[in-house]
Amino acid sequence: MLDNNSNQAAKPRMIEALSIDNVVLGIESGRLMVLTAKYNTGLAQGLWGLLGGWVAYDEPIDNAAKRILKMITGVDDLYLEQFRAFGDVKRYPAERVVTIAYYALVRPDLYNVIPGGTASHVEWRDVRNLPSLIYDHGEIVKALLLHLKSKVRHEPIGFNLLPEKFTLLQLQEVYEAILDVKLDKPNFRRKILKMNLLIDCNEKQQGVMHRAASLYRFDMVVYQKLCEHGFNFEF
Amino acid sequence: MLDNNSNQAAKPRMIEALSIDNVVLGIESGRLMVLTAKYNTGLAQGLWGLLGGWVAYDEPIDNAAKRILKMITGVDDLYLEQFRAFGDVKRYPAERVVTIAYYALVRPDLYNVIPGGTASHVEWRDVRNLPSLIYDHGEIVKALLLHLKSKVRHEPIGFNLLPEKFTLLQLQEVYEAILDVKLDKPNFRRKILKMNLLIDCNEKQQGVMHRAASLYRFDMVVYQKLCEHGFNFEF
DNA sequence: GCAAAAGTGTTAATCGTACACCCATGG
DNA sequence: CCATGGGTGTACGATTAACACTTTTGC
Repeated sequence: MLDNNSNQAAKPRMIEALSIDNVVLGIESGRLMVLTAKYNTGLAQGLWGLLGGWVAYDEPIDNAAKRILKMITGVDDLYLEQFRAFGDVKRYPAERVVTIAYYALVRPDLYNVIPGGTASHVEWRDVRNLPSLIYDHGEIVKALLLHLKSKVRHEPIGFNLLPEKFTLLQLQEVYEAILDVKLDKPNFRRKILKMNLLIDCNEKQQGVMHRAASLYRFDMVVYQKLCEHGFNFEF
Repeated sequence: MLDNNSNQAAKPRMIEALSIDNVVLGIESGRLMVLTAKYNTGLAQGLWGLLGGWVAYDEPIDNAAKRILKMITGVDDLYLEQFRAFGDVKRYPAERVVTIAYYALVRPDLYNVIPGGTASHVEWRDVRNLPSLIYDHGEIVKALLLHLKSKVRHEPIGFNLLPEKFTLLQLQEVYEAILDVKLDKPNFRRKILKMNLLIDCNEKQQGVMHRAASLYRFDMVVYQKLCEHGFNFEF
């Protein structure tokens, strides 16, 4: 994915048959956005793609994904999960490279990413209107969106796309963005509140030009308990 | 995973940082079983593990999984899907190897597997009572079982574990084996029939010492249509 | 007749859905 | 007083869950 002939000292040994590609997702004014990077080195120089890099020889793959993400964006400590491996023979032009795709869900307060490492620029793009990306990265995004649609119905991952305190409408918009549907407001409110996954912060929204909404936060403790019994999360 | 110094002619080039491990699952008298192999070569010689092997340099990973499965068991043409990659640094003792786990669901008529390739024996084991397996294979099975529990609720993969024609009780037993719960028979019948995924074969079970049950088969066409709308499959 | 599984019926409680409607606030 | 979103009520059909019950068959 990236240049492997730079002149750094003590360059770590990389597994060059194996890369990581991170799909970083966020919500911006109700639209699901993906972070793309413009590479300044290697085969993809000057082109846009996902946030990728090689796995080091002595590094767990989960760590590799985190390291690459931090290197390119400066951002750390976010929801990061493996999606799956992509291993068509010709997906990478120069040689045989299998990549493991990860996805990250980003809260808006971490939106200000600073390009670094092998990326000269990073840019948020609307996932429903993506330009063409290097290699099979377009395919990876498409497959991930399908996966997310299903996953968001069974696990409350949507919360990772919001600030710690959020309104019910914001949460609804996250679900609408991921599922690409319109939901009924009263029914959404009731359903989500009945799950007991939200804690009322007893605070109101500030600086809006209409009635201020209540702020809620996600109750991780209740969630863990529900998980052990395998619960449902349908909309 | 396997010996890479055999004296075959024209040995293909392998990516030795990357292996495949197949978890082959079947139902036997209502219990979920997994196929294990005893290796006759390589690091794992004499030990039991999943059905693994290396990815060839010019081979898509899905094909590698299929090829390895066929080599070890002689069995072809079954439901085979990628699970996910496992990449801890020390999961494989001799060197750094990332493995991509696949899982196969096997119909009972394909149970008679013949050990081949790098396996001297293969044996079905109860997944709820597994002996210890090489490397991280025990962990892979455990993680997959959790994944399957969730997957079976949203996609009708259970059918892949049954012969083409099956009774409703057999189907129920598949769900009970995967979910590890007891289900109510009348309610299960109604629910599954209402989905319209079953075609009545207008045939009865043979040779049972009680009232013979109707045989059904899975309607792939209706299923495909439902998939496009993203449907539910809860129990 | 008995056992074992097939298959049907019934009920109460819950849930999903589609709305109509009122409330609070800033401009 | 209007626009905007916050928030509640309601009513109907569909779904679920629990359980009693009848049917068929081989022994």
